[in-house]
Amino acid sequence: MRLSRYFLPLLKETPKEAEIVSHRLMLRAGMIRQQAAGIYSWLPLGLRVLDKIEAIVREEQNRAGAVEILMPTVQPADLWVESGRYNDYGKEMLRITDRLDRAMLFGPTAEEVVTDIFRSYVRSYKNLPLNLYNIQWKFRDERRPRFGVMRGREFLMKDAYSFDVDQDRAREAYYRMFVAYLRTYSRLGLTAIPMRADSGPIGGDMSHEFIILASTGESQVFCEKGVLDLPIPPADTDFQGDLKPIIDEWTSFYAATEEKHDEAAFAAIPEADRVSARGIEVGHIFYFGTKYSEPMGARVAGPDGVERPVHMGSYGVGVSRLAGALIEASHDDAGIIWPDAVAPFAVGLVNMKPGDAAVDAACEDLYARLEAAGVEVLYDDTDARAGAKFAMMDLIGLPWQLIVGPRGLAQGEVELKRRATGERETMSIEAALNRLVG
RNA sequence: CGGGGCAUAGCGCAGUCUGGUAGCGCACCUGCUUUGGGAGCAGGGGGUCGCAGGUUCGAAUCCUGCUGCCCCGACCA
Repeated sequence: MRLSRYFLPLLKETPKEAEIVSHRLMLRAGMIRQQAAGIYSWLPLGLRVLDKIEAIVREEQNRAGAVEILMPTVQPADLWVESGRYNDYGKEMLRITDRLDRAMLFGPTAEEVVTDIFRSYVRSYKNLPLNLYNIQWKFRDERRPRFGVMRGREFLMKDAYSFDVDQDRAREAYYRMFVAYLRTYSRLGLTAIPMRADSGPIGGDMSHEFIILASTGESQVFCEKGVLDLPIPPADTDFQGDLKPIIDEWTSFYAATEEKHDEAAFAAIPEADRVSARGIEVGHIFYFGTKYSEPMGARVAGPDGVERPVHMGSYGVGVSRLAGALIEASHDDAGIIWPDAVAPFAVGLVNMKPGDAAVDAACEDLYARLEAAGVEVLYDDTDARAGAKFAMMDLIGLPWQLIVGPRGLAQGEVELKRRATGERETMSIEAALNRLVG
């Protein structure tokens, strides 16, 4: 993408409403535009990041055997009356009436809809296990939206729902999502720690929150050092096999949010192994049994021919929140530092002297060859000054900056800068290409 | 939902106390100079001062009501 033809509205000064660093940087880097409290438009750079996060979440859901569907944002209220949640949910639910005065709502979650889909088609244990997920916008009319996309009212969530014949099978489904989540956050470049959680109003007894460590996180978390170094299950993990040893290993360490913190248990850990840090919740998994299947009549026949309510679990990832959380976890005074996996572009190609025939030619050549090799490049072909270009590249945080100027080019050389470390290296054009394509 | 704060040009702000023809910086447009870490000079465009009432000869400024947004606390992907 040529910067001169892109839409990247950067802000030099921070809008006063933005208090935390991810919100400030997302606004300054032209990623989002606030439309109302907790409601945002995603601008090109932000959308690219959102799409990358979504793609990784999707790949790992698929790998774990979940099947993607897409449920509506607007749901009929009837289903919620059936489940018994219509009155319980309160003002957080955005209630809407259509032209015929039918009660509708903007979905804050989709247990009711997915249970309705399930009960309409599945009758036998032979069709289980089943895990249906979707990545869809949700709306929760929070009392207090804040922190930009970290707690918006409208947010993009991956929500998966598992269906099993009994609790033991449901536990296996839960384990599959547990492992999928470990892989997902790791691929995003984050250290996420599963912490035992309250199952809350949704009910059930198996529940973990996935918390990433970030110095600017919302809540205080406590864990045992060893959990940070546990190996992430590999891509070829057998999701049909026994995952219990992996879960046992991860849950053998102490890990708790402030609410669940047990000072005595924590004190029993050797002092050198205690970690007390800030954290951001980026995922939550639950097993809730027959909480919805029972009232909504989602039953399957077992091998004995007897129909029983299906056992369910739900598994959420805050996709849009992750965009903010990634920045909270990775930035410096100059701006964002994107992990390679979610960077909106891999390389920022900086033309130091547009109009100079040799520099233009070298940049065009590099741009074409990188694009041909499938490397995503943001080519700064504008005639802004050097300082402004560098500042912009640092702000938007692309992993690599490839700097081409007349000075180096005279020696046949370009400069490659790694955003995360600030290291700059001068090398030949071919060497730079090899580095970026390899 | 309780407590606090803010609303004046795209962004950041001054002006409000003490009423008198709306200003600064950045950004934007034109020209010249500059050109490896957010350039300089000169010229220019852009605002029903959040909305609605009221007081007054006159309201960004005073009064009343409303709306929007932010921050702190209890809840959440």
